[in-house]
Amino acid sequence: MTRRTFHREPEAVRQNDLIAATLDSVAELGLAGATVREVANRAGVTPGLIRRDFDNKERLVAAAYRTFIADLIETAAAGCGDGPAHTQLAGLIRASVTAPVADGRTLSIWAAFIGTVNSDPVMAEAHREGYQAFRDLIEHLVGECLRERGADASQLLVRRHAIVLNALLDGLWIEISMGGDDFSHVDVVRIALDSTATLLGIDPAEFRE
Amino acid sequence: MTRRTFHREPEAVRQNDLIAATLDSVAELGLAGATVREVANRAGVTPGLIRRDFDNKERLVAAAYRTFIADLIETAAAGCGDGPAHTQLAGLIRASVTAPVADGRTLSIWAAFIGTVNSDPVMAEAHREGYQAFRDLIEHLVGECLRERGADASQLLVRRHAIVLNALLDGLWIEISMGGDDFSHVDVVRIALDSTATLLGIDPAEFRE
DNA sequence: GCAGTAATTAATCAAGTGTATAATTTCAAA
DNA sequence: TTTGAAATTATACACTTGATTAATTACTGC
Repeated sequence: MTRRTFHREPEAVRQNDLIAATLDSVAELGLAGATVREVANRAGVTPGLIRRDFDNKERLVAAAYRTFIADLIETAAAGCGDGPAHTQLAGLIRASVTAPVADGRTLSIWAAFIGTVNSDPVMAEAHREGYQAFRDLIEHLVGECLRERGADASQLLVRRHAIVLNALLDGLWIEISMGGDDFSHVDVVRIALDSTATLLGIDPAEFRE
Repeated sequence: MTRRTFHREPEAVRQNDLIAATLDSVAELGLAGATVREVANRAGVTPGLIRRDFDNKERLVAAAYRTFIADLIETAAAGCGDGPAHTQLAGLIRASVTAPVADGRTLSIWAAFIGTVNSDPVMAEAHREGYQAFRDLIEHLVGECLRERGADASQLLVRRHAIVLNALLDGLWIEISMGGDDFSHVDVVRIALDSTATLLGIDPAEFRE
């Protein structure tokens, strides 16, 4: 029985590795399969280190969720670009309903974590932070978009639109990522953009960029 | 150490009790908290019986998910009533965004189960069955609704509308049930109905019943 | 009433979990 | 080069889990 080769990594690198390994485990085996041993194996490390970098397994999981949700939103937001508001909004929508945001693996991880939010306050807080950011972004873009064309952009109306649009995007994202339905012959981006335009009272034609 | 009182129930009753106890456990403690002992305690029974009525714990959980999702859809569908199609659709929407369908406990259970779908084929199948039913119902109502007013109701268009409406309802349901946002001063039913009418190109006024 | 069968409990088991600690290795300073 | 401290591994521990089995109880047909 030969002893494991001894390898030392910078702290940040290994923490990233552990988080990545956690997300991989969750994606493939579910949250129950993300045991300290499984995660440690995938990270090429022994279980003891998990407790050195993160105090608990609970903290590791929470950290993994935070980086996951942050990356997800960042990826979606990166689709905005920096043109006029309606172009940014269209970009955000496109990014939200296509890979890598809309994707089976992403949904699996999201779902596994979401299932813990109700019974775990730490996860609930991590969740709240992430979603707040996304909803604020949508609300901002919707407001700009309406103002752009001189439409009514009262706070109440903008908020209502943001609620609906946020729901639509969430729902489409889930449907597409789940992959149960057959979207192969449907242009989901087109559907998402047209629906949004309809909801906001914008001409769909000029919303497709 | 006195022995537990010996109580015998009809098979169906106890299976229902076990399923109810499972759902309660999942709602309060998450899926990880729904151990055979916890479930058995809540059902007023010893763990051995779980394996008598359901072979595995896995089967118990799957059965619980099936009845949960079936009840959920049935409750939503019960909101339809039996008037004209647009009234039925409005009823379905109202039921979908209000209690007991839209509710924190319901969401918790749903989320916990959804998290397993990717890594557990049995749960995936149970899930597929349930969602198919809901999507078919929506697609049917949307089709009838469009035909009712002589609008274009080609299969492709109906399907597209159903996809979007299904997504919108899912998303609203999640947002409302999650309860993170403050919907207290917003009429979610009104928002849901108006958005649907807008998406389907129907006059919102006559869609509110 | 009574035996026999089925149902329910209680106790036990092996496996796996998160955590803690001791043993070993690397690195850095002197 | 040596020594001490930090990092990593390996082992062990206490506990929980789902499952199994033997003991006990209730029911049923005669």
